[in-house]
This record gives sequence, C-alpha cells and structure tokens, in this order.
Amino acid sequence: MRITAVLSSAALSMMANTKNTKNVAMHWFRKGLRLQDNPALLHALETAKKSDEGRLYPVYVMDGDCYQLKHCSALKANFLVECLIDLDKSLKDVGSRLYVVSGDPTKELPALWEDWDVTHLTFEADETGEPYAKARDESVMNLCEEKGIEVESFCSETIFPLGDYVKKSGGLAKVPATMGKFQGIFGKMGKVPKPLNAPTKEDFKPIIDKEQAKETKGKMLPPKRATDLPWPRDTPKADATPIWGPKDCKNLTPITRGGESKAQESLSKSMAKAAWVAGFEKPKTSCTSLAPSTTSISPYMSVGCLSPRTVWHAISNAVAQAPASAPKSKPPVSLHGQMLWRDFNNLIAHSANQDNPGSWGKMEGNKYCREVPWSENERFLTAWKNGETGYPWIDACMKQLETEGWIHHLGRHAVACFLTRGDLWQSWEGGALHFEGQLLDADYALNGFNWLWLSCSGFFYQYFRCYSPVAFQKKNDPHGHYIKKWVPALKNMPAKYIYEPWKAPASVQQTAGVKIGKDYPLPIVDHALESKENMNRMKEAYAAYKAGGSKAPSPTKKKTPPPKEAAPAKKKRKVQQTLKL
DNA sequence: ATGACGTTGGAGCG
DNA sequence: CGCTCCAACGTCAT
Repeated sequence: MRITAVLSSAALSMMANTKNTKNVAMHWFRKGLRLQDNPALLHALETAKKSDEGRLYPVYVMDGDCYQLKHCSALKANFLVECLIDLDKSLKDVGSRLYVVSGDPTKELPALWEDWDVTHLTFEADETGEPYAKARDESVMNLCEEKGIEVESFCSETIFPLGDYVKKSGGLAKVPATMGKFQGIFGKMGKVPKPLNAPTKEDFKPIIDKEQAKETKGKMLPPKRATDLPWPRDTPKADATPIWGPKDCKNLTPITRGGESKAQESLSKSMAKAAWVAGFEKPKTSCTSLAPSTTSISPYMSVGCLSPRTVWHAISNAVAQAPASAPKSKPPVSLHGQMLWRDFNNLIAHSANQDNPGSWGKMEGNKYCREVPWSENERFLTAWKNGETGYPWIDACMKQLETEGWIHHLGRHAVACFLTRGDLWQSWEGGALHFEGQLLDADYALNGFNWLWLSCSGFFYQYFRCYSPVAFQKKNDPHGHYIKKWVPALKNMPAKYIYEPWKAPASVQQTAGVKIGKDYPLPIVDHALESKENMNRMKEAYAAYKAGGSKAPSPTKKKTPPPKEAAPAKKKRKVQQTLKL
C-alpha cells in the first residue's frame, strides 16, 4: 500500500530514540478529501500516537497560483470549498480540525514544518503522473529529505495501486489497452480489500493538543466559511444555491453539495435501490431525463470524498440484497464495470506518462493518441463552449454543463463527437480543457481517455459510427423536454421542430416567439455534409498514421506530420445559410 | 486469411 | 421494438 518511504539519517536517528521524541505528524490533503478509508491519514494518526504528546496536523494547501481554481468555473471552485468545509467539520467532530493555507506548497509546507516541528508527513499518492502533481510532490519529497522529515505516500485513489496492475500485466509494455484485457488483469488482482474505517474521537483523544490553535502564528485560515479562503476572483458563497438542482426546476431532486458527508448520503441513497443497482446498464440510462439517471457520485469520486473501495463494496452489498429474480448486469456496463473503467483509465494515464512524462492529456507524444490534423477555428470552439451551435441537443448539453457542472455520459459523447470528428473538426484538447474547468467530476485520467475515445484518436476507431446531433435523442426525448429546459429560447417550439428549429416555417417560429438566426442561432455547420467530409479526413489521418511508422513510434520524437496536402482541414467552412429543406 | 468482437450509431424496414 | 445494412476501424483468436 505504501509506495514511498524517504528516510533521512536524521529521521532514522530520531526513530531510534522514539521514546524521547515527540512525533509530530502532518497529513497533507490534496485529493482524498475524506476521513473514511484514508490509509495515509490513519498512518499519520498512528505515528502521532506512538509518542507521548504526539500531534497530528491535517493540512490543505490552496496553491498560491490557485492551481486548483485557476482554470475552473466558480461552480467547481465552490464545490471544492464545500468539500474543505465539510472535512473541517468532520475533523472537528473527532477533536481535530483542518488547516487551510494559501500559497505554494513547496514554500508553505516547510514553513509549517518549522512552526510545528513536524517529523512525519503523509499524503495520498498521485500515481497517474499528472504534471502539476508530479512536480509538486517531487519537490516536497526532496524538501522532506533535506529537512529530515519522514514522508510516506499511500495509494488509495484507485481500487488497487496502479503499480500493482503494471506488475500483474507483466510490465509497462504489456499494460492492457482494452477494457476486456483490463478485466482479465483485474480478475487476477485478488479480492478488493475492505475500506478502512474513519478515525473516531477515541482515536484522536491521545493526541489532541489544546494549544494548537495558538501556534498558527496568523498563517492559518480557518475554513469556516468560503469567504475565508483565498479567492482568485468572484465565486459563489458556500451558502448559495445548491450547485445541482437549480431553483427553477421543481422536479429536480436537490442533489449534491460538496463534502464527504454529502457523498456518503448520496451513495447510500443510490445503493438503497438494490434491484436497480444489480441491473444497472450504463448505456441504457437516460441522458435526457431532467434528474440524473445515474448515481451521480462522480464529483465526489474526483476529489476523493468517496474511496473506490468503499463504492465497490457498497455496490456488492446492494447486489447481494437484490431479489434473486432481479436481472443482473455485468462489467463493463454494470456499476462495478464503471469502477473498473475508472481504474483502467487511471492505469492508462499512468502508462502514458511513464512512457513520456506529461504526454497524457495531449495529442503529441502520447503513445495512445493518433495524430489527426485538426483545424483551428476559434469561432467554432467558442460557439461550442457557449452552447451556440444552433443544434439544440448539443447546446442544451453545453448549457447544462455551464449551469450544473455535469452532463450525462452520453451527452458528453454527443458534444465531444460534435466538436471533433463529427462536425467541427476541432482538436479534442480544447474540449478536454474546457471539460476540465467545467465538470465537477473532471478527472485527469478519465477526461483524457474519453476525449481520445470520442475523437477516435485512441481506443475506439469506428469513426463511421457518428452521433447525429439531431437523431440521437429524438427517440429518447421526442418532445424535447430536456432541450426546452436548457435552451429557453425554444421552450415554445413544437416538438416536430425542436431538434431542428431552422426547419420551422416562419409562421411557426413566430407563434413560438423565436426567430431562428436571431433569437437562436442557425446551425453552425451542416451536419450531413460535414460528418461525411470528416469521415474522409479521418480515413486520411489513419492512412497517414499507418504510413508514418506506427509500428515503432518513438514517444519523444514527433511522428511524421499529417498528409502534406491535407488542405481540406484548412479549407474555410461556410456557415450554412440556406436551410430550407 | 478470416471472422468475431469492441460499454452506448443511423436509417430503413417489418 | 428488433433486424439488417452501411464505404469506411483495429485487435485478436483461429
């Protein structure tokens, strides 16, 4: 479970004299914003308890450059703060608290170590190799070594440590690149360990130091309220409207606020529907229902308010409680399957970054990503982001994203396909970046994987299977309730035209109180034409990839550039103006 | 070589 | 609803 242990000579000599030494542990929260099933936190606690007057400081660092908040929506920032507030509350319930500091972790942590005479540091490992986290953690570990602080990181972000999957696969080169293969590896990993209990008041009792508060020297910001945290810009207050479940929609169950306690509630609520859990098939869940048709625990997973092992066993328990007659689904579509996808994607991100550091999340140099000569059209990307493509189903999804920070998985498929290989032929990187900032559940590994998949850049190659921005949802939501909710301009548009409002005769538009082209945009491109043309482009890109030495790609070296006369990608496209059909 | 398969396509048909 | 076909994918088992 533990993957690193840097022991300096100073730390070693300290350990030799444990009796006379005061163990001062710090647990550094980054993700893993929970008490339950938190091996690193428990280890810190045990360390502190080993010595008389031992202490434990739970710390969160809001990066001075606001890494956590810089690229994200106010909604997402709010969610993170709510998680911290909840964590602080839970820690207070057991006699401790959370210290939140603002600044560069490599500056702020050493200052705190000094102030508090910290001897031990723990944190949850980031195994994916996300560049920011990797650089940060390496620096901090080096500092620990310098200052004689014992540091240990623990793998609890995935069901099994990614390194163990690699070993079981027979090395990095053999890491599975398909779900089926991954399931095979997973099956060899043994039983999923039971999650660890959250520490209790009793656990904390021996180490509670009433003087802690005085030692902060003005450096700590008690996270009682969102406004006490260092904001880079205007953000909603923690007590603002619930992030999910806008007030104007009565039918929507107010779902989540950030934090482990809310996460547990949400999980229990889903798991109570035992038969539903047992029969869950992801592709059959609705992406147009006004309330989520899935568990919607993903935002909690992404910041670690829930551990994957906890969720895994919760699913197992629910399935066991389902009636014997209830249909049972299986991976990859079942709920267990969803957990497998998560570990699989993390393993892939890890593998890509091991091969070429920082390559995951990018096209160039990413061993899993084919190079495709996407075009660059700022207007297209902006229209997509703003939900102004003129395709109501696409725009509705993008509006939901903006408003709630969440879209159903299949909605994500539709908009991702539309931006890339389907219609707009824009690089998936721009889309991924937008998702990363907007989605409450944005996850480095999963986001990248899904963008590769949907853009047919990796893992999925059937580019001739293309989502239609019109047809795809017509069968599920023929009246367009979902569209009417998220694109209010079309709320009076008759169902007949709701997916293709530009086809509505002028009189119909007038009655509906919307003039297409003025109150709601005309379609940004002609899907029928562009999707066909893009399939040809994709075919060319694949051919170029094959010709360009796909056999032995040198990860760090740039592959041969896309076809020289791939002029079509550059060709200026005209907005469709004549729309009568 | 060939065919089955791959978490979730669309259109047309009965 | 389920079936077939659609120009078009790559991977793996046989």
